[in-house]
Amino acid sequence: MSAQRKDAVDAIIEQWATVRPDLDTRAMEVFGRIYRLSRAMGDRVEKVYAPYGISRGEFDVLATLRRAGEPYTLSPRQLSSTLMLTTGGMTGRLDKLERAALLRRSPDPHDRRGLQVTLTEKGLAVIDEAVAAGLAAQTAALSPLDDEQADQLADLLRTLLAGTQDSEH
Amino acid sequence: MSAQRKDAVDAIIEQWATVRPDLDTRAMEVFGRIYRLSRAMGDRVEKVYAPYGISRGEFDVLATLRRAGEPYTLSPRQLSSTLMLTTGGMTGRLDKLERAALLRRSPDPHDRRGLQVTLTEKGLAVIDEAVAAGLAAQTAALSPLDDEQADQLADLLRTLLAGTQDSEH
DNA sequence: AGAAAGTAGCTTACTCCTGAGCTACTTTTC
DNA sequence: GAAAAGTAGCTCAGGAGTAAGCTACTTTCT
Repeated sequence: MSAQRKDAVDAIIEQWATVRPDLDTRAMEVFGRIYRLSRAMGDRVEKVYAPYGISRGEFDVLATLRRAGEPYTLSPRQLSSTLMLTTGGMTGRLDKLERAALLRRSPDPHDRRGLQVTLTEKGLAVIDEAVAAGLAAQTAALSPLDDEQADQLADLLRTLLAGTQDSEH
Repeated sequence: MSAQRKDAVDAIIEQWATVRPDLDTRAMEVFGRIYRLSRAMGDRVEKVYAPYGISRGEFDVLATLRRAGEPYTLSPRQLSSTLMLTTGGMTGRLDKLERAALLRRSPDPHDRRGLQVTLTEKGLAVIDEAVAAGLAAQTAALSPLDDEQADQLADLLRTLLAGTQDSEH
């Protein structure tokens, strides 16, 4: 584990070693920390987005539309599959964001079943500020690592992530 | 990014580079992947625990009791703070697990406000099997990395996690 | 062209969590 | 040793997600 300070995951692994020394807990060294980091950073960015009146999930919707580029339009279907959300969940998010006037729903001219979801001026302004604030928070959280370490970490995570996507379904 | 296959996070970062080239998205290379890995592995272990009749949250309760060692007893308060859960949420989990006879609540002899939560025989048997199955799934997911890479990854994550804990509150 | 199959988005019922407030009990303070 | 402050666990209301099922529309097949 190299010469590093012990963290919560080390403590858990030690406890397992005491009560179940037969277990191979090496994978927990990685996934236990990934889980905790995800939760910790989730809480942190949630607080960063709060002043803009949006939750993390709503941020994701606005960000996906923003990334799509002009005219900042996607269908609910595209949004829900990109964000790995059920259509029911997406309906709820869009309802909230539409009520806040951050986006607008309009009929899809080419498919009468479908809708188009478009960022409003206000939505564009909000996401452009919020994304910068969120990135700043993430950049700050990354500061314990130098550039080389951060790159190395990103590469290792990419390898791992690619593996989980492959065997999906 | 080294000679690696592109993943979903690379695609998102490229989109941002097109529409907002001013943004510094390096932190997303790390935290975007941590978020996705956490979700993907959460889904995966959820499926592994399902045959034992427990959810991931319930697994965590049983595992915390198991790790405590004999007599496998903790208070609801200890459990909810270890698992970063509100007391209301813990009440619900304990209700479900008690109904399934995986644990038992009894009065704390030293504090009449308090309770003791104890693993039953059945609970012990279930968690001992489930934890092995869950670890196997995690070990499998880690297989794209060799031992040295896994160690390196764990170290980098530990550094990052330690940083987020410090500035908590 | 008509039937069958597929897709888009919404609704409903349910789950699990949080936050706030409650009662019962314990610890601290003066 | 009585009052104040703190803590333990529970209840309730509200939020946000899923799964399943619905209607409306489109595509595919023959």
